Amino acid sequence: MKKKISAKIANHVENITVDEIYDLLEIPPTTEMGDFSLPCFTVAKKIRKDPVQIAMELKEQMEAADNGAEFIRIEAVNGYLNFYLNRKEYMKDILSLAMQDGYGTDMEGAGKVICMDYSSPNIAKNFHVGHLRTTIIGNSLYKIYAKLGYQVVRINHLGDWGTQFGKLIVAYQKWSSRDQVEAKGIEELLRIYVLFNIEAEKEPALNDEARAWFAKMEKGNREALALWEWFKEISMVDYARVYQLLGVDFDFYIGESFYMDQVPAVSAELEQKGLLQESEGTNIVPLEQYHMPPCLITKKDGSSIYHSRDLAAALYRRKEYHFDKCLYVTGMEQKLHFAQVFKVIELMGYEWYENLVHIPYGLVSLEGAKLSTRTGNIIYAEDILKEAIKRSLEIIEQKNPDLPEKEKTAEKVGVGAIIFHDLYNQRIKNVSFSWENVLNFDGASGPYVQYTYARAGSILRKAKADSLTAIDAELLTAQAEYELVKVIALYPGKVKEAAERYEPFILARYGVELAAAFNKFYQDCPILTAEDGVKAARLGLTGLVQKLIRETMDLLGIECPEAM
RNA sequence: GUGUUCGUAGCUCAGUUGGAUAGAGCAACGGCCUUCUAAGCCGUGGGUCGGGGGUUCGAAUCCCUUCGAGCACGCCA
Repeated sequence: MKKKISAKIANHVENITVDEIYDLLEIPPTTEMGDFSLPCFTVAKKIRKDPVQIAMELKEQMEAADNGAEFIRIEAVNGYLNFYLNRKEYMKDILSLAMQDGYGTDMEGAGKVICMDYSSPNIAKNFHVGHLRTTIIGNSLYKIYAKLGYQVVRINHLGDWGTQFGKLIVAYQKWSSRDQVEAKGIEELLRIYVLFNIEAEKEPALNDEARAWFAKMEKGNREALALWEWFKEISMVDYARVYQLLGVDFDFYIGESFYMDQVPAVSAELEQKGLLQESEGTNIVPLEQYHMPPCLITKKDGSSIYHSRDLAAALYRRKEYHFDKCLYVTGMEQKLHFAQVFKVIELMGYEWYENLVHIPYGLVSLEGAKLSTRTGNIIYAEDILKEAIKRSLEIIEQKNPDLPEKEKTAEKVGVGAIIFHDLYNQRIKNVSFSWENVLNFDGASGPYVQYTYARAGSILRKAKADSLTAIDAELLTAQAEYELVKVIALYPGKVKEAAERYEPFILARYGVELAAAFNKFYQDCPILTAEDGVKAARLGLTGLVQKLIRETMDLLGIECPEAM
């Protein structure tokens, strides 16, 4: 629609392209000001004329050319050229487009591969609110890119390697036992890990001991590796429960340990390319001319480190999956780390360094303080999800006690509320966790959108008209119907914007916008009691909106219950 | 200290990339259930867009400066 108008305007103005007009064209703040508007100030500068006069002239010319077909009215106000669409034509266009199967995607990603590295929890630590963000954001981005036709490789880059396992082994030997770990699982691992850190502050030699054990792991010590394998299995059981609840899945669980023995090859390549330098017994790639601290490749005792394993991982993924893009969904605090890794890839001469993208998100804090397992200032993902499910069950008992499949519905609503809450704002915002906000199911929330979906479904069931039917746009004359169609028209652009900005919140807000427009329609326009033709058209519209809400929520990783 | 991100209503946040009277939700207050699910709809109040300069027809948005907060800065990840 916008393109059509841009083309028409461009016909009447010299020295300006359709694309330029397209970029200028905007939707006015209120409907009274028209459906589309062209601010003429930029054009004025270009052709050196008074904007007010340009608007007036364009109005004359375009009205004569269009003759009421596309626009019902064109107004020139203070240098703005406001277009009032012929609503019937507009609605017919949008609705027939929206009824088509591929609505919302132009398949820009067909034949392209995106690798995504997200969730990636650290073994032997409980899955907490912080991990929830990368998991939920990553999952939504995966859905969005898949919708656009990309082949997405979902990689859970488990934090299953590093000195922390040396610490865990030392702690296990000193303060725990096989029986205790078997009985309590990950909680016991967490307990001794915390204990280690407390003790190590008093006795720094413990850290050396831990590093030594990790070095042994890298050299293949069987005792150490057996413990490591066991700790990993225990953790995975814990994570699987959370992933199950969230409905999140991965193509590969390939953790850091996988890249350990590829680090020597990376090191050799860096050496051969003249990038490696020795410094205080370690190997580094200096980056000071790029205003960054050096990138550490191997430690004093020769073992690998985060940076070098990430370098190996990037090279491996490029070779294995031939990605067009590789996305890393991690906290903002790792910004420098990825800047260093990407820079080293560039210095190695790989042009695809440009396709490595760090997608940062803000920190979660609790009661104004940083999350910390050590001080107990932490909330576990599973507890939040369980609490939200419990709350939705309470609400169902209170509002709709006869609902079949209450537990199942409560799970969808509770989990949906958590996911939605996490995706409703820009990633970069720090979040201060609050039970009150998370468990508020009124207003702009997951349950709000789900509820709208359920009501739409209820109407369709009552009318026995659950499949999508053609809509006679001629019969949709109410203001609320027009406003609703306008929101429907925005869908493809929103999907695209969310992908371009790596921002699921665009779609979360769109979900609310669509639901709100439908609720207004629902309030203003009776459906089941309308006369036959109008009823059919409204049912068609209801079915279409219901489908779009489901799709939007699906792109966020949220299920919609049929009734609630 | 250096770098980086952020600062918009009491709270949580949008703001179409420089455009018209800065918008939502929560909280507060007031209306709407004998009619399609009230987890809904409608309305009221609430703002020096952190402060100060600048750029121009026009700034929450761009530049400079200043204040405040978060985060990162070699052998953790």
